[in-house]
Amino acid sequence: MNINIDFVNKLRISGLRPTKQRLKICEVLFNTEKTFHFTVNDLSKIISEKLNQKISLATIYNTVHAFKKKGYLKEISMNSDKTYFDTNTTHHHHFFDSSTMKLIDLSDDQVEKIKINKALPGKKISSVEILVKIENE
Amino acid sequence: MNINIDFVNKLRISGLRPTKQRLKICEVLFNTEKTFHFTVNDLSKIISEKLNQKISLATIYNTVHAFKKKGYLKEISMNSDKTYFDTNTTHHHHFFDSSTMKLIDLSDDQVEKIKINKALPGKKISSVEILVKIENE
DNA sequence: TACTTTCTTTAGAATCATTATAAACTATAA
DNA sequence: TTATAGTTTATAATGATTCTAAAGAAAGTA
Ligand SMILES: [Mn+2]
Ligand SMILES: [Mn+2]
Ligand SMILES: [Zn+2]
Ligand SMILES: [Zn+2]
Repeated sequence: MNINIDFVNKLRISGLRPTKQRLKICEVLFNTEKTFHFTVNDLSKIISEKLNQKISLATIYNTVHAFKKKGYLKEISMNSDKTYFDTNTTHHHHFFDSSTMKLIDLSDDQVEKIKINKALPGKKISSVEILVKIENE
Repeated sequence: MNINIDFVNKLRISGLRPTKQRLKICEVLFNTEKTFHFTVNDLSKIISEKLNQKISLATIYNTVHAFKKKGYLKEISMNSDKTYFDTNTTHHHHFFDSSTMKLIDLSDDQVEKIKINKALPGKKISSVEILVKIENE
């Protein structure tokens, strides 16, 4: 199949060998219509329970971190004990639903330009992210 | 001293017994001109190293969480392995300096009104916080 | 193809922050 | 003073993440 060739290329270009573990993880993460948010535990469960495959947890961690380093994943800034990753690597913001513990994208153009009236000498801004916490009405 | 009486009252009002451990922690956290950010580890070190006092780590955790619950501390939404607390409990935003791993307040009035053009049915917003990551120029 | 090198995966151990346990201690009220 | 509920503490347990080191697989070379 073609999908796989794409992933093989993607990995090769990144200097990562296209192992079957990495290809499987690519399929789960990137062979979808929509982007999504996940924890390492989520990903591990999808692989073992839904796909009945066995990839060691160490490899899942290694791969997720490698993909993050290459810019194929983003780690999301929030607290709630859990660490979330995002397959949407464009600049965007988030809702965090405290009721469901789920993240929801808030695209950059759904937020009016953020203007910050405070400068810190010798420092430059590397990112500006909004976290909107929501709960049931 | 008067300071202590204030803290005794503060604790009593909150339904927390004014133990010497809690009073000591109050002094460290609230008997300062400026508000500040800290980790449990920071607080623990201030108590043991600067003040040469011995309060068990469990008590420090218990107290910090009790104070948070009472609204005397805020836990800050960010990732960076560390969990930060804030003695500034007013609504405000943060800079996070990746070079120093320190948080810097960004007051609400230093940010122009954030307008979000996305509503989620059945949900209400409980907070909106901005995290501005900065680094050396 | 055969051989070599480098990278990758893996099980299991180690780490580290945080939380739980349960016994000793202490503030408070009767 | 005594009883009660709340608090502190040492210590163990937990759970997410990282480390280790050996076995396995991909890539490069001839
Ligand atoms: Mn990480
Ligand atoms: Mn906490
Ligand atoms: Zn997202
Ligand atoms: Zn702050």
